[in-house]
Amino acid sequence: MPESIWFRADDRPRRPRLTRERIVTAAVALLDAEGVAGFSMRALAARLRAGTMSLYEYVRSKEDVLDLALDEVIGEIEPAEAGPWRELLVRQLTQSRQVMRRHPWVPALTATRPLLGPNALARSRVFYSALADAGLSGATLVAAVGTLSSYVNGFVASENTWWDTVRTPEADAEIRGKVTRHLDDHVGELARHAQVDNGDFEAQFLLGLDLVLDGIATRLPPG
Amino acid sequence: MPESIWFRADDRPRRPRLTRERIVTAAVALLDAEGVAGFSMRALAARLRAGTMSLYEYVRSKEDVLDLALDEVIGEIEPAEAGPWRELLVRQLTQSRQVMRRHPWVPALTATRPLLGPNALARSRVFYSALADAGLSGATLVAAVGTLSSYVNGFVASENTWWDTVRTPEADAEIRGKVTRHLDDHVGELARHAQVDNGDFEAQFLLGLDLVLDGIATRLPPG
DNA sequence: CGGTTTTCCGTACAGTGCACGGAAAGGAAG
DNA sequence: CTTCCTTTCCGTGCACTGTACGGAAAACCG
Repeated sequence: MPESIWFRADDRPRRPRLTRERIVTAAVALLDAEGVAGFSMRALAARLRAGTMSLYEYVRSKEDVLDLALDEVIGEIEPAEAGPWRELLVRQLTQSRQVMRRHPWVPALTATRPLLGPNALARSRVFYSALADAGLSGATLVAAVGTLSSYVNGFVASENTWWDTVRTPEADAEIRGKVTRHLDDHVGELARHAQVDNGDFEAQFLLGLDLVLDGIATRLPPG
Repeated sequence: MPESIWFRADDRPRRPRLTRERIVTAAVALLDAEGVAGFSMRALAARLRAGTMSLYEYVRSKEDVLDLALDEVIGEIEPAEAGPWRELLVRQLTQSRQVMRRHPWVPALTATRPLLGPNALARSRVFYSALADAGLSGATLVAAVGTLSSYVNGFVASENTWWDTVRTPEADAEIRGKVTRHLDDHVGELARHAQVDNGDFEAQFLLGLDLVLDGIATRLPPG
């Protein structure tokens, strides 16, 4: 019985050391560790203990890897179940923010490339159907969805650059003070108040989100 | 009369061939022409007919140049005069969008760096004082301003990547079709409708903006 | 003139993405 | 087993990047 499973090591046609999946996982890890600036094909290959050019069997370019890594982490957002549209959207967007905080390189990438990966589209679909069920359609529906994703992207982008410039909450009080004074001089203490002193981004995020959702609510058909 | 103006070439202490201003203007032109990816210190120097390293007399790094270029084009937004808060904000944000369309590299940069330049702060101040005059304060004020600037950034970012992927309205009907089908398959025709067929970004922009402004309006004190 | 400071920039170095072409490994066929 | 083909791996090389360093040249002051 030479074709018995026990006499063959494995069924699958080939067992390459590298796979697209392994590459993408390593890319996400590398981006998390070094950021977009520290991400290079050589460093990625090193992480996989492979030669640099081996990557190009599975991927056409560095851009490809970034696209794949981006869609990969978008997949970490679990698509919300059914429920009232507002709670559903709040849950979904809160998760989006958390993913972008875990992977601070995301907002920079979403700003430059179209989100056409399967995970991105699946998440986008959740937004469309939630708001369509709530009664929106046509250009208003598109505007609402666009506004929501712009909001979360923009919020986390500025949250991230803020953490980047002060590094840690307690340390670097000097930089903190310099920026504070700078903002005070040029914008006034109104701005300084919450932008600098207040580290509670979570609350601030929900506050702005409520604003947008209230705006959307005014477009809903009565009932 | 040896000190007569006619016997001296010029009064000013030094007349270097390069100045920070000339560098920044050239940087903006180069970014407009080649985008962020095509922007290099060597290309910038060539445009100024100078050696590459000469730039470093006026600027510490490439990052510096990008910061300066960014604040420069933000300066193209003319700070609105007085007026009812809503019209004022619409005017201001419409202009922001136009500037970002003229300089499509802007959203990519704002996503990664803090906007601390004088022009950026002056524009930010317009937002704060308009909404403060309208009656907002504290965290709500900050949320409103943040939401508005997130919105315009996010909107134009996705508008730009859209133009990038289809290049011109009429040409490249093939790519257009491919993306259309892709979105159709994964998100449904609801999304496809305006995202692909509809090229009227201006109207779409104002629609989403109205949504946000309505949300802000609900936070205003009565009267 | 001499001395100092400012401006200019050539060279060099360590890094990048990736084209090319060859080596090696595995499977199929004779 | 041998031969051949396909897939996987990757070393080398090229054109290009940001910028450190140090020297030349020019412009000012005395």
